Amino acid sequence: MFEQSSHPRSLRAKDSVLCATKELLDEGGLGAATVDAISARSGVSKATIYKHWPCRTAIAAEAFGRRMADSIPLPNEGNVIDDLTEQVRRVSRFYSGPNGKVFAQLLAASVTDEAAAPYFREFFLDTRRANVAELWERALRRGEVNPAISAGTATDLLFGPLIFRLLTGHAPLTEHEADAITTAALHGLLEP
Amino acid sequence: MFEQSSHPRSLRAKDSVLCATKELLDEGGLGAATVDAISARSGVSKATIYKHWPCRTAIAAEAFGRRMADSIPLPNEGNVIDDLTEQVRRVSRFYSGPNGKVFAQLLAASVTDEAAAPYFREFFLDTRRANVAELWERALRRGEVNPAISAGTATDLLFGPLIFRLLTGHAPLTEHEADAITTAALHGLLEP
Amino acid sequence: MFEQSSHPRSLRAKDSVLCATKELLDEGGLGAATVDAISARSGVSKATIYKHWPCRTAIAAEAFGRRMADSIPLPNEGNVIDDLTEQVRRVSRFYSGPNGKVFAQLLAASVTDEAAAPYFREFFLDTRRANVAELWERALRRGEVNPAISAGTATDLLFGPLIFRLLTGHAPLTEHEADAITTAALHGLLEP
Amino acid sequence: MFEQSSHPRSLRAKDSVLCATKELLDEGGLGAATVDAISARSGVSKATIYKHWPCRTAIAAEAFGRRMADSIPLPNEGNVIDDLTEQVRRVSRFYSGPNGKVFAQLLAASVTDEAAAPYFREFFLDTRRANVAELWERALRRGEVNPAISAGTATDLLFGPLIFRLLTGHAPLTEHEADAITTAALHGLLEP
DNA sequence: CACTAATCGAGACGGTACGTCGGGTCTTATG
DNA sequence: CATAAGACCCGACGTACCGTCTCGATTAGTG
Repeated sequence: MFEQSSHPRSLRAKDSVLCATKELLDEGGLGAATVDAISARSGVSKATIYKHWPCRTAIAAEAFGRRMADSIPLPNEGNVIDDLTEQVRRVSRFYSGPNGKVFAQLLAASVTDEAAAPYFREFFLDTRRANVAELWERALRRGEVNPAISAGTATDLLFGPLIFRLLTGHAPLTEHEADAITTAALHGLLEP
Repeated sequence: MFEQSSHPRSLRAKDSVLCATKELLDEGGLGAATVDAISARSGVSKATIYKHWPCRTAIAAEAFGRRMADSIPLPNEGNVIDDLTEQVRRVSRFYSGPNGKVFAQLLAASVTDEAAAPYFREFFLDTRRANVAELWERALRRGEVNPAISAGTATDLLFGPLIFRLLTGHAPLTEHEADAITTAALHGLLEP
Repeated sequence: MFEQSSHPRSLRAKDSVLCATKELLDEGGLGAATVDAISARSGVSKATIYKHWPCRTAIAAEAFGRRMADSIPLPNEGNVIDDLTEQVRRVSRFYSGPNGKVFAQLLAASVTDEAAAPYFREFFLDTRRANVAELWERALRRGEVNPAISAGTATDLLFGPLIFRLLTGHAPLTEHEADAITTAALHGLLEP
Repeated sequence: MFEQSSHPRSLRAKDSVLCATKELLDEGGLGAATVDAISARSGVSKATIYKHWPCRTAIAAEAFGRRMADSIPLPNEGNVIDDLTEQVRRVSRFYSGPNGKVFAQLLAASVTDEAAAPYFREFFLDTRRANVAELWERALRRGEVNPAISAGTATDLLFGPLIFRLLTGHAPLTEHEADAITTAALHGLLEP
């Protein structure tokens, strides 16, 4: 995506950069993933780096995102309640772990860094949203969920609260909290 | 909060700074609210500014937050459905307006800028959350909502999705979307 | 000199300031003798300090100078050669000791700090030059020195080289070097 | 000296900086040669400037020193008395002119600014001292001066007094005074 | 197998903002 | 009424990182 010079040299360079960036992110968060640092560690010059990405944040988004998709496999318990409960738990666990911090920084940076937003969207949101959409479709087919609600709305309702808490830290991201959110989202706020 | 030396000079300086910052935020977003710019426009020296706030973001948070509380008055329609629907609409409208951009930048900056987080929390979250909590209490007393759900969870469920969309821009913040979120949150995702 | 408010409080304040300054100079050179530091240690407010001295350097000059006069007593060996040799040695020793550093900083600061120059002159130069002038008069009366040369010229010839070396550090200030200078100055550069 | 990356860009930047600094020194002394001012006038960024020099004073020393060497040509009258007399006069004239002030500020700054001292030494002292040393050698070969006296001592004896007066302003730097110093230094202080 | 273009590494550079420091002035409340 | 306390303005400091740039060396795939 975004470019495809299939020169072997380009490929090697891109790989080195993403690899080095990932390391730096792991070691010191987004703040440590300076372009100079990335260049130094990867052995790829800044000029070359900027030939492949529009800005620092984009590199970080790609580097970090590549391996995140796999790290949260989609559950398939057979019924929507268990599926969604488990998925929200997994994401919540991811957010409260060491990677959550970096994820938050990345999301925050994408707000400022216009050019990085598409990268962030591609490597984080799209995959994740597609996953949940699939899960949602399954549930729809089984007649378990309200067909008036779109997969998008459902996704935001379930994961928006997690993101919100991750960013501001105004409430914890424990499993218990995750379950409370899922339950409330599934059954609604109103008195039964 | 944080300090109040009640010295008239301090007060004048703080006021000038907050005022100037608000103007700059309105004119050019968080990017324009440089400490140098704030200092220049307010006539308060940088040294003095840094005696009152730990960092640039904190100033912006306070300046922007002071007047936001008023800008979203709490509705009181007599029943929880209308109240929450209206409140989510108002917040959504605020987010999609010119201030939404600045709010997002501020929230994003607070992630990076550790020292600014408490300022952001105080001037944005606490007030807002207290408001919704009040609304929630009212509904609880009227037996309209599920008492097993805390005000905090309810708040996050309703506004988390808005924040999520504001930050990533992956979905619009129209009134229609706001209503879809509110409805889903109120009645739940499951098939009735 | 320079002011004479004989209020007892003024006197106490001046003394405290000079004392504190001397300590700070001894501890960390001129760099440590910040006005704030002086104020803090002496318990005299900055406003009061600036009522007594025109600038930081002036305080330091007075504080440091007060006790220097005594620290280099005038020799009286009975003949000019021994007298001058000994005096140059003493001054040279002073310069190469811990106080020499501070003296150099003070002299340097007086160049920039116009207001401090008279203080420096009074507390350092005048006394010293008067001393040497006295020594020179004695020698003149004994017919030991060239009456065509003024005391001022003689002083500069003997001590200028020391100052020069102290400031630039281009040559050492050992006793041997001091003697070499004195000898050359006394007998002249030309082939006998 | 100190580094010469021979990159053409480096050279251009260094040149611009030195040039701009010289102008600023001429216009307003060392006080006007702010790093910001230098950066603004030269079009070279502060970061780049600090990559070439350790501190402000070092830049000024180099800028000012580069052209000073030429401004005081070495006399060659054929005999040491005339040579030295003339040289002392020239230096004295230089010191009492507009450049003298800047020179004094520079020398003073080098005392405080440890990092600048080598620059000052290189661009001012070394050349000058080498010049006088050459003159001294010539005189030695002609048997005109006392071979027991080193060139260094002679230099300090002749120019130390000038520096001393330049810094403290305790005595004028007229030609008459210059001659008095030279005469005294050449023939010695003692009664013939 | 050399040749010619693209591509690269290295890193200098301009720019912009940062947060800090110290000097000297001014205000307020105290004794 | 002078003082202690300390807030304040000013102006400069040296640093950090961004994204652009120039350079000479390295490399591909053509003739």
